[in-house]
Amino acid sequence: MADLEDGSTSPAPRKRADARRNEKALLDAAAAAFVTSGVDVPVRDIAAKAGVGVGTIYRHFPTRADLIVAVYQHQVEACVQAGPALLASSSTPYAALAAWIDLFVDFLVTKHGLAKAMQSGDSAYQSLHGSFIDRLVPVCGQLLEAAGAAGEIRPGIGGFELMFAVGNLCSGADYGDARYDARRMVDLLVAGLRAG
Amino acid sequence: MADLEDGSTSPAPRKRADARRNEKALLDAAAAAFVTSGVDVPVRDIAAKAGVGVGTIYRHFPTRADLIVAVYQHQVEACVQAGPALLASSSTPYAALAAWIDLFVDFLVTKHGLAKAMQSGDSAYQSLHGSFIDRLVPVCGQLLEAAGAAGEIRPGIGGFELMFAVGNLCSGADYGDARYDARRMVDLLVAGLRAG
DNA sequence: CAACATACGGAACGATGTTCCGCTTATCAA
DNA sequence: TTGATAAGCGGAACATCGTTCCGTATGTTG
Repeated sequence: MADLEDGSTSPAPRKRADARRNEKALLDAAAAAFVTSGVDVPVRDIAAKAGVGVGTIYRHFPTRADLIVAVYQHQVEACVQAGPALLASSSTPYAALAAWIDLFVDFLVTKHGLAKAMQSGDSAYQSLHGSFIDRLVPVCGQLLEAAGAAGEIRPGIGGFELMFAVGNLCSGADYGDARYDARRMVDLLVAGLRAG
Repeated sequence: MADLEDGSTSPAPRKRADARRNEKALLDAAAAAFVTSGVDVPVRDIAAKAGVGVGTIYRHFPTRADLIVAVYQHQVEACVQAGPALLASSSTPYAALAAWIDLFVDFLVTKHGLAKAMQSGDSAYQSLHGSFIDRLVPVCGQLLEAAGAAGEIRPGIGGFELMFAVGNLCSGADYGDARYDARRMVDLLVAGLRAG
């Protein structure tokens, strides 16, 4: 919420230049490391890649979740905004819901281990829920509600559990077992949503 | 396959008495520890509870998966045998499939962390696949095939991916979030299986 | 009972997360 | 420009956990 650099009401104490530089370096290094080694990449590796000490990571991003949130912030935001857009442009609310879930699956399957982290329930990933889940759930809920109002789906399914389920289905998709296609299983789930 | 104590063809060298005693103690301790702390309980804790050294665990159960397999062997076997039984006693193959999946969910949700381990893909859990997955997949496949032959479900879904998906849906059920009911999501998935 | 192989215990090692503190350096007022 | 101050930094140090290894203890057998 706060922490934006507008010096409106708060004292807005600008951070030191090297601190900002390191934060940026950390973000870049983490983004690269996440791609190559997944979001569970050892802290030391990220620190080394960024050319800083491990202490510096913990100062800027107290938990791993904080770092993940910072790295993927923009993509989550894009997903959030795609919700209403799809609802407006699709032929039916159910179609919009299906398309949006597809977008979410796109996001998840390209970030190795992210889905797992999101469902882990580990208290260390609290801020992940705060910034990702809690942000996306309302969007999903809105799509769900619209489809429900149109009589296209069975009632009683909430945004949280649908997102959670989709996340779970994508959790095991990282291990390259050709017999498992996360997207197809998500399709099955979404098909099951239909009233009939 | 082998390792049964019939001295038929193999030399059948009986194990030392203390070795058998320790194996039993380990199994009991692990079963108890799995219930209270999940299947990820530290090796040292199990060793301590069984009153043995850590080396003894690794001698009897080289990987954690071996221990898990040994502890849950019977329950998996019961699940395997329930497949044909349900197929014979249910009104339709689809009903049998749904009931069997329900049984499988029962098994998973009561073993904290087991579902996660099963989907982890970690090579350390190789023997879990060998003894659990590979055992259950054919049963699931048989039910799937029967329902398919009866025209009750859409084609193209394999036993492995259905089981894997169900396992995934149950993976995140351990964290007591009241908003997520794994069984309901599995129901949704199974409903999505219907041809329409 | 003695000799031997089996099995045991737990110290030791490596990987990883996390904390802590002495040192460095950016910032700013004089 | 320069000196004081505090924000920020690096990485050693500690804790946890999985895994290995080997000297020792003990069941088994002749």
